[in-house]
Amino acid sequence: METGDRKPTLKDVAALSGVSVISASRVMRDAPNISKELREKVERTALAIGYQRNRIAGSLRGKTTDLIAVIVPSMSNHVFPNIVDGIDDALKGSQLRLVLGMTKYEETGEEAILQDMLTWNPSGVILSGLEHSDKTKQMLAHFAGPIVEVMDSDGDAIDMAVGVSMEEAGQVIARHLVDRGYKRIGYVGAWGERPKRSLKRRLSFEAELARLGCPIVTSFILDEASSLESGAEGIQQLLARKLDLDAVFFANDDLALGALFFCQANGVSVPGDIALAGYNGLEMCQYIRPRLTTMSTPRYEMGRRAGELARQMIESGTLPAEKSIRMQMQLIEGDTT
Amino acid sequence: METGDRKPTLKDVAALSGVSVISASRVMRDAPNISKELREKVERTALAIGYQRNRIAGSLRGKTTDLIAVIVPSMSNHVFPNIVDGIDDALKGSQLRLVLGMTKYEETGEEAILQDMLTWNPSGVILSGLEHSDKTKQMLAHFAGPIVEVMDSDGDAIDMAVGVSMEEAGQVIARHLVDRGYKRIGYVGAWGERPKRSLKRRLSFEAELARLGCPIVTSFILDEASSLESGAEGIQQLLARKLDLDAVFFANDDLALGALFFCQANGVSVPGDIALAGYNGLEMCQYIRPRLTTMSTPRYEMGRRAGELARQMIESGTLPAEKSIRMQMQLIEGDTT
DNA sequence: CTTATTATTGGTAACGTTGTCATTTATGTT
DNA sequence: AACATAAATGACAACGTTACCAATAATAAG
Repeated sequence: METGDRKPTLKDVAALSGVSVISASRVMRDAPNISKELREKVERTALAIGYQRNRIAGSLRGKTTDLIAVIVPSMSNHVFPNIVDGIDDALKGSQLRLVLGMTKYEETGEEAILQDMLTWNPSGVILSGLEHSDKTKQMLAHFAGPIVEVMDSDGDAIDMAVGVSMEEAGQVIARHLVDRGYKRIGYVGAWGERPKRSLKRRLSFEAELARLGCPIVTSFILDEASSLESGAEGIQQLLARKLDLDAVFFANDDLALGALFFCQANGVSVPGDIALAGYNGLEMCQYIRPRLTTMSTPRYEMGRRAGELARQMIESGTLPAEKSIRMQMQLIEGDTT
Repeated sequence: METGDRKPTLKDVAALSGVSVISASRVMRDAPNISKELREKVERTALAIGYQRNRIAGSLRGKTTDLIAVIVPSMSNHVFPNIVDGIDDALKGSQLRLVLGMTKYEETGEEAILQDMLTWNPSGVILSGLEHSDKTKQMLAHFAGPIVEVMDSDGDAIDMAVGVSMEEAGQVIARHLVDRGYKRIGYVGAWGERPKRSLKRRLSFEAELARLGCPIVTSFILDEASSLESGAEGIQQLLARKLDLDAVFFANDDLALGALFFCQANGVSVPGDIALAGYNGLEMCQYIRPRLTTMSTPRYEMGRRAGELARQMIESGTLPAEKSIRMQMQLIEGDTT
């Protein structure tokens, strides 16, 4: 029974090192006030018997899990991989680990996943957007750790938000199109406009157009995922309606690029017959010809900043000075408008 | 002190419901043999006092965490978001949750992250590729749960692998280029060829070219990340060497597309002056003109399959019949070759 | 109506770690 | 040298759940 099959525990390490369990524990987690000899002795045996910390046990006693729950809609949207990348980089070097959940754009997805996530007693929560169901808000209200909302900066954050202004985005694009002389303007969205951010952006876009005397001609919201294919479908349907549009703003670059390719393949001149604008500023947009006009959003940086905020709050316990961090966007004037 | 600030526990639920703790536990995890009345009683009080399961505690006692450790290089590579998406979908409806770690293409990244991940005592591990450091292999050898290696199917899996054949990929592209009459062929890779998969693919490509009597003219491995920009840089450098190349195979579509855009912008005719081929089959490739020739890989499906395998093994405890699942790839003949 | 079986409930003891407090040993101070 | 302070170590109890086994109630079988 000396060396049973079971995983070695601190008890084993301690016994073999001839020290107390708690001292072994201190060595393993780099706690202060440990003599060099004891440390070395313990580290040696730990290595020898292949001891591995059990953070489950530690988390139960210590109340802190070092898990960061990250809830995003999906990875197939080009935006969120960048966010997650940023968060992960921000967490690098800390003990914090990222637990990922995806809502797949389902209505109650966020709620369900958050509920499950909270059973892991995470140290922090990062979710996307400022709009959440009542039940979600209620769960978050009872949550002790930091909550960071990423993507959107218009509105009240629960703890902290880091994002860009949906309102600004809509306005900037609206002004740009009107400045360029377009008058009959349309809009195409996707995902049934499920993450409310895109809705906010569209409403701001429409409001600004109205203010500028060019009220929106039509807004077409696809129910499907946003993709090149659905972008093509969107523009096709809009053109088929013969509304005499001269410009269209898309909820994201995937849709806009899909529309652009559709136009190219079908002899529709861009921006001669119709101007196209996207949103996000994917790397691709600056490389294709014609270059797509779009709003560039700092996705990686938002993720990174969100991760840093969460980390900082967990490590120092202090709330940052500002509740909401508004990051800069940039209009990229391409050749399609 | 009746209702202290502390989170309600099973004990609270049990006491308020007038049942034993263990019965309350059974209700919360849908264990069998619970009477309707008791169940309802417990569920009612749980809801009333806002009880939330604590899986940390449960995992400590129960030995099973329901966490799946997923280790990938990065999210900014277009491949892995799809993999992760697939894994997540496969896990849907189960208790399993995805814990994500990224190696950022660092040499010892996988090792370090796996080590950390194992402290969470995950129920399963999914990593990418079949090549791992000795230390990684050693840690995995001691790991009790299922290990799924995703991406590559050439070689020996630890438990199970689901992927495509790097060898086949290299060969198919080589044959395609030679069939089309190209003779002076080059290759461009990135990331210092760090994930060994791309190396395997290149070697197979080169071997097949040699076999067909058209030995590779040059292979150029960038050290930087693969992106449109580095693809442009790659082709530029290759062209500058005046090797009279007539075709180039790129390690992935990002590089190839970057090269294509560079050529378009600089008056290099594709495929007239030089043919270009990529790898992955991103949606984009079929939409741009000229369409990029590439190998389409079933990324989402690989992820999904990997997730299913892990899930199945965790739920049923049985190893699948086949150790290695080889998925189909497809050569997409575009206009660039 | 007794006995065998099954469904339902409960008691106790872990799971492996760390917070808290106590004790011992080393170091510094007057 | 006596005292104060800091560094190093240890004992014990908890963290909240569930596995395991025992007990009881309900049901079926003979």
